[in-house]
Amino acid sequence: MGRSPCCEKVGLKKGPWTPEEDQKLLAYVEEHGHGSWRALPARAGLQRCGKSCRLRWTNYLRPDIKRGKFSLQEEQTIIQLHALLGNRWSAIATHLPKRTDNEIKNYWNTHLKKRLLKMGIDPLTHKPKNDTLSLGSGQSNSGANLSHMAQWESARLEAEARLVRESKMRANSLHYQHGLPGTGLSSGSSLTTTTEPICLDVLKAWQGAWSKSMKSSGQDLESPTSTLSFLSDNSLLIPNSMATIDCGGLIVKEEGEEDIGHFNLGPNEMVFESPLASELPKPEDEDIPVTNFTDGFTNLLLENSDSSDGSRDSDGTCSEYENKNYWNEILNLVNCSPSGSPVF
DNA sequence: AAGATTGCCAACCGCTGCGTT
DNA sequence: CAACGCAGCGGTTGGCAATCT
Repeated sequence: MGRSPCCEKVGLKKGPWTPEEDQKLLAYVEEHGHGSWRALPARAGLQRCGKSCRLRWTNYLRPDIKRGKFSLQEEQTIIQLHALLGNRWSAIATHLPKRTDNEIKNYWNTHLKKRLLKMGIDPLTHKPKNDTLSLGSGQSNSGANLSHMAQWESARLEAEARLVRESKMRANSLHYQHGLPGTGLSSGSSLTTTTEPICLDVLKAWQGAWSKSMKSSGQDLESPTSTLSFLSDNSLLIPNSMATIDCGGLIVKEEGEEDIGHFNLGPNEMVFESPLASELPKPEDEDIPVTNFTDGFTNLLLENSDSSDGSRDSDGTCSEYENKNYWNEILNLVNCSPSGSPVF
């Protein structure tokens, strides 16, 4: 397709923005909205291409941007989401209010990636660079596990985006169900398409089902056998007899027992229906220990980062002990076997 | 003190996907 | 259904500041 490189027009300025240009852009957008970015520079009296204006606005001038140091919580979120989504910065940014994708990308590349590398972990795969220690063992699939989780979450995000698009088109005629903020899970256990970030809501649903199962069986949530597994039939097994989430039909059921419930991908929403709905823990129930593999994952990273300058081995490298602990912990939290990837 | 190196981040480039014609 | 225009995305670069030698 005939792409027209917008910035190559003669006379258009490039490079750093001056305060005067910022002021013009800010004033124009505040008064008129951006409308068509292509038409904006001429209307605002700027010698820039529309694309440049859009970037300046979205990455710098927008009033709802938070600048400065990333908090621990933000770091955790970035690492968790990167493990799930990879370099999908815009998707990650939607779950970090007031941060831009560009800022997150820069922060990842300049800080977090290096931190992982220092720990001997491949920032692309979130696997140890020396992956031989897990080969041949019964817990050899952590990378594949995360990859599966990523595929699953990725597919879910795509479905979510599609649903949002469709929902927007029907916005005038639809009655929305509103889920719990940030979770997508309503008290009636429906996963809804809201404009709120509903990151990891499926994971939370898993965690919910998992917690419920653990509770009912009286098992210790910290048990090293408390793991999740992808099964060869495209199901997700929540172990110790717990639940199976069929990734094709998204059926959640007790292994060999009654159904916990199932996800229905309707035209306007993703609904989790469950005969046990009233028993499923709500994410805000603080007394229910929702053990979270991503939290465990990230906390370990962050704990390691705290000592990244002082507690290395004498040769300055990350100790094998730390890496083993780190991965054993992850493998305790997540244990999936490779199988087909989920499809929405 | 000065040149070299490294780190950081704003901005750019080019590709992709979507909506419109 | 193809062509086109546009906005958004992720990768990369350029320039400045800080640090090192």
